[in-house]
Amino acid sequence: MAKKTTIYDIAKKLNITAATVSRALNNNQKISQATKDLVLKTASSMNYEQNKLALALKSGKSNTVGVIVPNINRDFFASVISGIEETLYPKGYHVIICQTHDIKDFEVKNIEALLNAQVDGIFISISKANEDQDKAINRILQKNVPLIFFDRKKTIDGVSCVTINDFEGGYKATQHLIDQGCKRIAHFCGDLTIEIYQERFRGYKQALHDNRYAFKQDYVIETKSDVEEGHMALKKLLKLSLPPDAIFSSSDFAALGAIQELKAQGIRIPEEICVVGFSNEPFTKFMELSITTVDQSPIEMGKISANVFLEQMKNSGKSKIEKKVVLTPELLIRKSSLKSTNYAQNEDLKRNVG
Amino acid sequence: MAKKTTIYDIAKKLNITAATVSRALNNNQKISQATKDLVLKTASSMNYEQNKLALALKSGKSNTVGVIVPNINRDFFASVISGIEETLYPKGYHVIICQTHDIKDFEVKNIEALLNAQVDGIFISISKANEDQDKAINRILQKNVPLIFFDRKKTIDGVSCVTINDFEGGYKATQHLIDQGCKRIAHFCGDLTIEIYQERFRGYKQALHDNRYAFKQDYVIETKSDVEEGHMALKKLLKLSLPPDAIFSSSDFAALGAIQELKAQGIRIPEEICVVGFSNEPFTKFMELSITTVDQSPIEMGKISANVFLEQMKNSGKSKIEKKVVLTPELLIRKSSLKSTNYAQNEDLKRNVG
DNA sequence: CTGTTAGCGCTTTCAA
DNA sequence: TTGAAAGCGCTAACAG
Repeated sequence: MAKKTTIYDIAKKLNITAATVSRALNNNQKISQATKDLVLKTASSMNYEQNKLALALKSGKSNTVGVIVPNINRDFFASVISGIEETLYPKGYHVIICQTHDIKDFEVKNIEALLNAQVDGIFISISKANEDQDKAINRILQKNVPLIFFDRKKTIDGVSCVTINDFEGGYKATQHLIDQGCKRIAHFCGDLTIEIYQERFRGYKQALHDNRYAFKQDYVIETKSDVEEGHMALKKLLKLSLPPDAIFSSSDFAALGAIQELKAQGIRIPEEICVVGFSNEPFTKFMELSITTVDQSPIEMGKISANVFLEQMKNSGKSKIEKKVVLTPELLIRKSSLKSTNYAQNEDLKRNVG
Repeated sequence: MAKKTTIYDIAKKLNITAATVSRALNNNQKISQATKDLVLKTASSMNYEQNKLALALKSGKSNTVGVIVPNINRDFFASVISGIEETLYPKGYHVIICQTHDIKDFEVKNIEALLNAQVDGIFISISKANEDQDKAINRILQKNVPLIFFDRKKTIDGVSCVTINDFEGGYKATQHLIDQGCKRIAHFCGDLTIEIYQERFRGYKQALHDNRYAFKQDYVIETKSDVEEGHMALKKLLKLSLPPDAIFSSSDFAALGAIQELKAQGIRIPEEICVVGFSNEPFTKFMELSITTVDQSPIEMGKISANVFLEQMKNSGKSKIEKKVVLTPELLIRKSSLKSTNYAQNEDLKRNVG
């Protein structure tokens, strides 16, 4: 490493003290314009750059936040992160991104690592609940590090979270299928120990109930968010004596797998079976047979999360702020579930049908 | 913030000195097992956690690396990052991810920010070349911070880079189209001030030349990596007196746009026109009409980049290491360019045809 | 085996 | 308006 120039170096050169240099650099009120100019000039001529680590150690603030997500290669998470970055960069924050790959140990390790790195805040979309997770989360709270849940939250008093109304998302999706005349609606649920999947499932059941449709456990299949699982789930459904005529999947990827399998079996979509996904992954729009899905406004979710964090920082020391923001999901009706040919009835479809 | 416990706190409690505590915590040879045990126990009972910032300031190493990419919501970049993380996490490094969104100022700002954060290394896939970029890169080199280019490199003596052979990728794609019997092959090139696009273009031209095909400038259209641009580019091609019967696109997204436009116009793929993309974005495989593309082994690229960095660290101080690793691209033949019905001829296709 | 001391680079009272 | 000195939390050379 080439020796970095410090404020001492430039102080020595000017025969002044480091404190003065520091003040000049920070544009302190009580420094003469002359010395300010001088300091600034020599600083730049010596290629001086502030060492943020020293600043961080001194001030106790690292100007860094951590974001923990299952994966960054889901468009949803990548977009939330973009939203957070867009909001926090202008405020001088860094963003460290950690992936858990939905592995328990990784999640805990990531939390530890962020705490040790003295981050000023942690944004997290948690994995499946477990004891170690609870402990790690408690460490965050004990240290009074601002914590914000987004999407996959944990309900804790005094902790803010930004989510969408997953119940409503599930309800809207199911109601839409009912409106299309579907009679036997199946559901691919995710891991039901995770709240968002519980809620989507609850929305599904409520919509059935409100329309006096019978709920059939046979029509509910647990799938991971993954194409292959969609294939398998569909195969199971086709084995039933009375297979469904619609699927509401809590995952776009599983919905895609089901669609691929249906095509392979020569079953027509949406005529014979309608499919609705969840998350508005880009490919749902790209497909020739575009997939109806539920948009979760990820960029906005990121921005709001970041703003909640900023408020919390402003307010630090005073009474705790607890903000629970719930966004409204938007159903994007596309070809995979639209039996009528009235294309004009949905804005999103209009834009995407070439 | 709740007061964090420091080594002084635990030293006081045990009536020993902070240095001893530090040594005990670091499992130093010359500390009695008794005190080690005692320190470890009280440390954990007091919820002690090492302050990495102090360590970093002291040692001059932050155990953090920065990765700068245009966007994380491209599967390619997300995967490279995963590869880097997989390799570096076990070695105790953090990874800070920065997006430039291909905006010049963001790139420079990100570099500055990483340098100020005292990162131990920088991985970068650069945007379009410009003067400020050069300056920023020079700052990295002056400070002797290990620098590794991946994918979109800049050729600098003594600086390592990990790339794929884009020339070969372009060549293989084009040769494949020729093998399919295509006679008039168009090319969507990216920004030709960026080396990877130059190389793919060069591969395209060389393949044409080697097969004694004429090169026609009319068949070359510059597009951004974006669906909409694919639509526009295709429209331009269709206006030609003799439209092409194949397209090799340097971007999967532009290829997708072209395909959508072709469908809208009722032109059959691959019968009337074959399409090949580049990057192996997941959707290319998902589509009903799967898209032939060139895989860039992003995960491996990430792992190799990380290992080059680690070697560089081990070697720091001694002579500089310059490693130029070039990976071989793999052509994945799929439906969008396969006129014959011999599905067995390509492994990837076999796996993906339901 | 353990204590003392100094210093990483910066900010910030307290004096002058 | 500037200087002196202390301290953020940790490690490492030097003593003992």
